[in-house]
Amino acid sequence: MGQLKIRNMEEFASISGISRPTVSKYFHDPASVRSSTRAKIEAALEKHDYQPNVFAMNQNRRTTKNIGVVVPNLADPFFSEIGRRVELACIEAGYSPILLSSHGRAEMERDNLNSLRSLKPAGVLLAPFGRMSDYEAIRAFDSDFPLVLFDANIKNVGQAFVGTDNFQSVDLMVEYLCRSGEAPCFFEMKSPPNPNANKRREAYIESMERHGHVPMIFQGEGEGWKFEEIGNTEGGRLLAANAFTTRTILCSNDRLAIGMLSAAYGLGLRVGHGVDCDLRIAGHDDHPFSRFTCPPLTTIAQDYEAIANRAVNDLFGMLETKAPATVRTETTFEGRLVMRESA
Amino acid sequence: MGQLKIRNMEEFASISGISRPTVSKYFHDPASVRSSTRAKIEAALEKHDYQPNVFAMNQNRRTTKNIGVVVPNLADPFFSEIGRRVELACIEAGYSPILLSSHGRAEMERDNLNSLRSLKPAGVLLAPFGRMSDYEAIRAFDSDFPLVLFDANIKNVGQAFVGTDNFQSVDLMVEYLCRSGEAPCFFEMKSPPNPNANKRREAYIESMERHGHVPMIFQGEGEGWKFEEIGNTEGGRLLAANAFTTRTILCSNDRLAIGMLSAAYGLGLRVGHGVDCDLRIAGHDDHPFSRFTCPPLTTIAQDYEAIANRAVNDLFGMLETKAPATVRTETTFEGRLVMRESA
DNA sequence: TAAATTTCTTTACGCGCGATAAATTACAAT
DNA sequence: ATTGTAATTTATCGCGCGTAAAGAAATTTA
Repeated sequence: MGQLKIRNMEEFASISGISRPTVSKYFHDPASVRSSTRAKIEAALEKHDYQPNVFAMNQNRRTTKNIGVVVPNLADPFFSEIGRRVELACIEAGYSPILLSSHGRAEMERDNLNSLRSLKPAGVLLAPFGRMSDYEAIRAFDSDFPLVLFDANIKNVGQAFVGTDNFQSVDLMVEYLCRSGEAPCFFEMKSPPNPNANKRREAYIESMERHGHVPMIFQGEGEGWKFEEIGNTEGGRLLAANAFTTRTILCSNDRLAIGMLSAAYGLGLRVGHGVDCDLRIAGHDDHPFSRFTCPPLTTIAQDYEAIANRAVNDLFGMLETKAPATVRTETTFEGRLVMRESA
Repeated sequence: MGQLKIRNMEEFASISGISRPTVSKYFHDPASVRSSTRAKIEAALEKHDYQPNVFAMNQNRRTTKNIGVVVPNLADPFFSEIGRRVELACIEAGYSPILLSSHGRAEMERDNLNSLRSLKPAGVLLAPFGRMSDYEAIRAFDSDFPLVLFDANIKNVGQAFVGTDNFQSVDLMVEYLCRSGEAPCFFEMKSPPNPNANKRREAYIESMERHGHVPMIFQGEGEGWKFEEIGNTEGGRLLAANAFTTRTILCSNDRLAIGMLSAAYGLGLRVGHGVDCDLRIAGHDDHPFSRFTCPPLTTIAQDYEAIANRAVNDLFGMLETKAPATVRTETTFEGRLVMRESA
């Protein structure tokens, strides 16, 4: 490590025997200097652990190495997981990710974007809040910075969108449920905060009709992100009142299903596909806990890794070509059916 | 908002009719300028949305407004929740929190501290990794920056520690379990990553002996943070083998309990305190999902809010007095018994 | 080996703001 | 009105690095 402390790039440059502007160039892009000088710099770097002052660096840089990552709610394991992967992918690529959660509050999404502005990010990966988002703020941000959306799409916003193909995934589940038993009814929130919920409802309707069944939709009251609670109270209410028209229930997402499973347990209903069971419940997302529900939840696994990697690649692709991407791309990955005991 | 764009503080100062150094002072601390000039500045601020360049600001500041918040694993709802509260408390106090997760990897904890170094944080709130932490790195960091630990303690490191009193909380649970039925045995990981696990084991032993019972400890194999899985496979193995010496099991944390509840369900065992039940299972932490397990989990609620607020206050207290805190304080809050159906 | 090309060094300037000292002004208390 | 203090202005410097231009050096090509 270092024997003497290095105060600035000037000092470090003279120690390594290279001029400061060249060293500066090296830190901006190591590949942009001759290999022999790169070796010298890196040799000096080994001995005197110096790293340039981030604030001074970013002050005059046209483009920083900062990447903003904004998710609606880190408390939701889906976003914490995908946020994690995105973060690691950024580090891997030599960027500095800044992970921001909007804590389930739309106004904080706007605040987060504003905070990011002052950090002059090279680009931003945004999982938009959905219905409650401040679209104007997001559009304005889109026109100022390279922006890639993931998880939830907004028409014509961002240079790219990456997510899961809800029509494919929901169809996969509906098909499985029909094939293995009764056609499912659909349970969701009346006013879901996340736009994917709308996609999934449409997908359910489409899929049911294609399979020759009549779609049946049940909606629970409640606002916000307390899915488990809504699944528990509203879903439980419907179960107790025997209101569902079938004994197979497809929930809009796993968290609703988890709440409903708990309600079913409380009502003494046996959930599962066995002959002795009272009803089947399925979810969507392969929430980390869905393996440990009672019974384990049959669901659709989203390809977290593929989504995260693709979103990062889409962003970095346009960063490196410097071209503002003439065409907006939309990439969706297929969901995978995860069969467990609940359906 | 703004009609013309303001490039720098100089421009903004002349628009607001105040000199630049005074404006600078205002941004450093609004209360440090006369109310009449503060009014002028804020009036101008309303009309011309200007905000100082963060990079230029932090370059020469002795102390920035950055607060590092490092947690071992954001995927764990406990840390995502407490991280959220800490974050909000920092914003409230006019600081810029930077939330970093070590993603369950000890080496990343060290990396995170290193990243923070270059951001010259005014202070850092650290929930240390525990056993695997790089103690040297943390100590070195401690001597360079104001540091407050939370959740997990390290002897003589940091200016303060804030957490839950495991001895009180575990005793509360043991007392309840003994009072309401059979004395509990204790289930935990053989080599737990988190130091609180050790505290809880000790607390269990102490409490059992005080109540005149013989402590019985069962340990599951497995490394890392996959608590549910370990609770499920290892706990399930012990349940299937009828290895537990009592029918009341206190798990070291909720996530182990959640896994074990799933295993019990799979084995057809009825969990709960009813007369028709086969065993009782209790946890610790009041994990957000413990309300929705089957049956809902009896557990200990940690006072997230109090811990987060106290940690933030302890840190800001020493920041504002500028004194490096002559005495190191340790604050623990009491856990609260949350009685549900599982025990 | 000379010429063409790339890479590096030198020099110089600017970024936006923090910090400070000295001079000036505003305000509150006599 | 006088005094004393606190706040503000003016002026100037420095932070650490980005960036640009011009010439020198190293490397590649002819």
